Amino acid sequence: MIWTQPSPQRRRSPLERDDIVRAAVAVADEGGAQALTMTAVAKRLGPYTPMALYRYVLSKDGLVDLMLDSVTAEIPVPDAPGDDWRADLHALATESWAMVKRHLWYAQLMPTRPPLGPHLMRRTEFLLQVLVGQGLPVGEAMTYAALLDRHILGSAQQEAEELAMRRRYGLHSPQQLGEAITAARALAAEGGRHPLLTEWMTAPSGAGMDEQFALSLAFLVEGIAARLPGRDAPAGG
Amino acid sequence: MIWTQPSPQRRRSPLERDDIVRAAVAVADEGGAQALTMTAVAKRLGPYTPMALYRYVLSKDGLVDLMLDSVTAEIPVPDAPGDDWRADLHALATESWAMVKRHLWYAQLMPTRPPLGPHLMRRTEFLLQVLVGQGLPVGEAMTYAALLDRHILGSAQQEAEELAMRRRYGLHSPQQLGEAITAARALAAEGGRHPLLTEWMTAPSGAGMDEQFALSLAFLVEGIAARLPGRDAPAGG
DNA sequence: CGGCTTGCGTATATGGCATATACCTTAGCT
DNA sequence: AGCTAAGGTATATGCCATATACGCAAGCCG
Repeated sequence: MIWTQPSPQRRRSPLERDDIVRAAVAVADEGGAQALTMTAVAKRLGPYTPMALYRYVLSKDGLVDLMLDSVTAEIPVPDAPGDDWRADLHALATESWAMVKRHLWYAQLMPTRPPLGPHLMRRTEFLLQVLVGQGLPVGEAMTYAALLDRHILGSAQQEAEELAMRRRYGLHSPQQLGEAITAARALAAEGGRHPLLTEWMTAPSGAGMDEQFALSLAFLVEGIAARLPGRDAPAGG
Repeated sequence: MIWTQPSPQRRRSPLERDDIVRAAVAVADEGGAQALTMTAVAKRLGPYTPMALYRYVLSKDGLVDLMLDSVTAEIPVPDAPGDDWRADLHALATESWAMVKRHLWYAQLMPTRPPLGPHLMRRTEFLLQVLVGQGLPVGEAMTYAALLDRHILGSAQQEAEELAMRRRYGLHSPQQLGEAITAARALAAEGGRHPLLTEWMTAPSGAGMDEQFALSLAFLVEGIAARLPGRDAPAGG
């Protein structure tokens, strides 16, 4: 009788897939995608060698897949669309943006892997539900969903890029950063070409990234609204 | 930074910076960003070693900067905005899209480098001119310009991704590709979750990428139009 | 208790990468 | 003719992912 046997009591396994993924996420959070090496992850877990991880994650790509899905799970996805489809889109996009800001490597690694993680699929399904619920065919819904995601990932990429640039050139002190900006501006201003660009670089737009994100998002949702079936003229405004 | 370095041209030089950039672009066009190695570029130029290139391009990053600017130059940019700002935006975006489709690595490499190439700056300046010409402050103009570029680069990234995936998994035959799609769909359909996603994967949206691009572009331009000063509100100027 | 199996982590090696450094070679000026 | 400097190469370093082989220990069987 199995009931009398002690539980399978799988061998004491010090490493677990979850531990590895957590450590990898921490490494990438701190150092960006280019700091994510098997060696770095192994070291963070303790006195391990890089090869120890391969028992659990098959390959680095496998690890990346797990990482992406793991942080995608941080985005709260309702069971079903609510009454207000705009609010649904807005909430999902905003939550996604918040997650992506916590894990800036997401924008760098996401486009390198097939989007097949279970949590990502759940999220996509929800987006489609919201849009199809407004009368759109699936294909069109997917187009708009992709548009929203491009905006989120693109914004994240922009932030990640700035961070990476600061890291890459060792622009840690405000003084060094200032010098680099001055140099870039000088390049732009050379010969009096690019007056508008120079103006912007001298005083980059007052709106912060969050504000810009919210603005552009509202903007996209408006655009989608104008295209929903049942509207007369999409160009009307 | 590469932009401040003169192109070495003392002697009648067998190698030229331009030759190297052209070869690098050809390598990346054929094999994608991950095929772009100094060794590959050197070999394409003839019986050279990778180190030979360093006399001309300082580093691989420098080479990438030059490549990005070189293909950016393929985008025709008018001297000044025309009468129809929508047409200006539309034309620039469409030309950019055409260029990026010729060089799919652009979307992968562009976000890794500071956007300071001369041709890119010219293009940005033009975009700003068009939008500022419609009464927008520079900061807002930059926000919308970034939105358009995110759309272009995001679309390119999507195409590049598919290509890379096909390359990575050796899905060269239609049969293998079909099997992979079936497997992905099975993953999505598991347990009857994701009915909409499954539907889409069974028959991906009728519209091709070009069509989707044009649709989303029109969509963004409409959105910008609705936000121009003096449109909605009687106030403004 | 003793031997076998099995799975965990390690050691080592391979091949690719960017690139610093030192070197040889040759063009072209004086 | 000889000097100089630039072009290209050879070599080495230090990362990287990862295939392969191995040592070790924990649990199972008898």
